[in-house]
Amino acid sequence: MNSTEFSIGQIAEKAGCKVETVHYYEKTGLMPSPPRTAGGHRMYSLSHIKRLNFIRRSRELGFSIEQIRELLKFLDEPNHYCGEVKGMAMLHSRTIQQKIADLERLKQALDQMVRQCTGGLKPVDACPIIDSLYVES
Amino acid sequence: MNSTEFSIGQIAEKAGCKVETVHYYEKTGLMPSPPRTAGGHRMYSLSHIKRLNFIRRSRELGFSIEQIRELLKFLDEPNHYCGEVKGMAMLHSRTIQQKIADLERLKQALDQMVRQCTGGLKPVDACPIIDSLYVES
DNA sequence: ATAGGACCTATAGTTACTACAGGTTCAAGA
DNA sequence: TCTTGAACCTGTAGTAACTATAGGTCCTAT
Repeated sequence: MNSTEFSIGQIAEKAGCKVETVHYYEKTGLMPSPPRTAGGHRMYSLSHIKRLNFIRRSRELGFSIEQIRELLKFLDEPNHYCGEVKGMAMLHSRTIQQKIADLERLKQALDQMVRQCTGGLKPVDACPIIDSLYVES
Repeated sequence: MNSTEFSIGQIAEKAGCKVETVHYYEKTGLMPSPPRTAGGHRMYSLSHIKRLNFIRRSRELGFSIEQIRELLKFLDEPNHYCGEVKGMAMLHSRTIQQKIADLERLKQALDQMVRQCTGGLKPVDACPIIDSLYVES
């Protein structure tokens, strides 16, 4: 009847991940345990593919597994509102912004050290980069 | 003779890390096995503190343990040149720049989704954020 | 019937620590 | 000198999100 059945390898390929990743999502409860063939192979339907895509896209946006577990509740449970979703997305956006700021600060420190260093065949004990790393206190 | 000896707790505090972290650096070979007291407690000197600070500062700049292992060679082995150090630093800087760019791309995608969503008490099946995550293919 | 690719489970490895558990040593006060 | 409690010791397990391997079974095409 249901002609739209897929193996784990097929859905993994469609979602652009590995078979082991799908196993992992099942073990951690993001993906359900699907029905099996007589021999024990997993059988997936289109709704599974949609769910796996949801997870992968969310991961690509940098959401953690736990955050995705929350996001999936919006799909699985009734009585959730758009505002909740938007709140999570905005919070995540701020977290990313913070990471960007941290990395930029760090890069500036590094680049300043690089600018002070002429490179070349000077021995390292005269290297301003090593110098600024290798001091007491 | 050597009046400048420190316990592991003291050097950890000076470097702003935990005792367990120093254990870890010793186990992975970044820090040497120091001499011990009769009872087996580790005894450190000023040069150990300098080395630990070097490691911590490098970590704060985002260098990995393996990269720091390379950087430490510049201190431990003769015949290294400033240019090598500068090369590593520049390479690392480019890696950080790439991460920043990735995060910025990601944040823009997220922010665009957020802008399309009015939030509030709309049910999630009408939420543009969920919509753009929960689709086939 | 058979071959080989895809699948199965379970476990260990990755990074850079952190957090125990269960025991020993050290230093300061009584 | 004795005691007490903080700091130390070793070894192991846990964290995040997979990835990789081992050793076996199933499916499908020839």
